[in-house]
Amino acid sequence: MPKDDCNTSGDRLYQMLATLKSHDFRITPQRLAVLKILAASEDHPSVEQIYEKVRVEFPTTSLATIYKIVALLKELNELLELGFPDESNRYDGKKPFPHPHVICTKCKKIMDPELTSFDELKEEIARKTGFRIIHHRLDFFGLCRECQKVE
Amino acid sequence: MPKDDCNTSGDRLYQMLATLKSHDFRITPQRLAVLKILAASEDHPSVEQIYEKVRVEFPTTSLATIYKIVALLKELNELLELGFPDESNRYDGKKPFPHPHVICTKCKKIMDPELTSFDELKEEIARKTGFRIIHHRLDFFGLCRECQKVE
DNA sequence: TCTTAAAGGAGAATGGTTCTCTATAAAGAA
DNA sequence: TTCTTTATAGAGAACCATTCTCCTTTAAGA
Ligand SMILES: [Mn+2]
Ligand SMILES: [Mn+2]
Ligand SMILES: [Zn+2]
Ligand SMILES: [Zn+2]
Repeated sequence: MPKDDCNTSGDRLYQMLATLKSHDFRITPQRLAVLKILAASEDHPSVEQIYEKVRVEFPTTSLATIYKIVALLKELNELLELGFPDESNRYDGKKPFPHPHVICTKCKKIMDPELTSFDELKEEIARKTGFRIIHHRLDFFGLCRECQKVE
Repeated sequence: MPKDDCNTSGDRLYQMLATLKSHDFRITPQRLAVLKILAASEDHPSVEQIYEKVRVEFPTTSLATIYKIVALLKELNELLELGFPDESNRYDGKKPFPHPHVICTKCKKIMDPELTSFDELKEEIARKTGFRIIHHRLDFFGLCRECQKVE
């Protein structure tokens, strides 16, 4: 199975928990809540959005705690961060490795497109620049189907 | 001539001046200095770097002025902005349209690679997602040749 | 020159993120 | 189950690249 196939959210939750445990990090209610949200999110939520969802179950949770958990998961390579200079960062807990994104500039939706012709591009880059490529970032900005309808 | 061929810095300076004039923006010494720097820059300078260069000739220049000029050129599509969430934005005045970049994570050098297999990728995206793609951002992060040598 | 609105200079404000410090509680030991 | 240790949570201050505000200066046409 290719690694970018959509796993069930249960698989991802289990994987993230296993990684935390194997590094002797404690499983706190706040961490578990964030993990569940990330493992189940079809969109690419922001820290603020994760925060609001966690507060439904744990109203006293601090925003700093969410930031800390997100930083930890990022460090453990269990979370992909999409940083944006003008707005909040967005996170992908289902596919924690670099992959292309399609971003609607109007409704801010972020999707994972299926692409076949990307691998040869990566090879061409390494060959022509002499760089040792560590990771990449590929974003297409535009209007999603829904936002094209509204004038 | 394809639009991404490297023009001389004189061509770019003339083009940027023409755009400013055609929109009735005034040609001030500060604007001219920034334009010259952008038209001549082989790297992708930050606002701070542009600021330092301008201050050699005009020591009283304000940082806010550089930000304003950069914003204006961006608005006129004469400057490409590469925003980064953790560090300063970088600018390309020679190729003011979206194009791939190769970024050294150690020395922060940013280069323009030559790529042939990128056009089919763009077509595949539009076809498969239904998005109307307006622009894109493609960055490869890694170590440049020089930074690979140092351990 | 003269006029006037655009542009520059200086510093405050912004806001997402990070840091700091104290209180709390997870997890292993007894 | 209770105890102990120390990682983690909570709260708010600090950070800092960028933007904004307000006043002064000046480019450019008359
Ligand atoms: Mn994704
Ligand atoms: Mn470039
Ligand atoms: Zn949309
Ligand atoms: Zn380098």
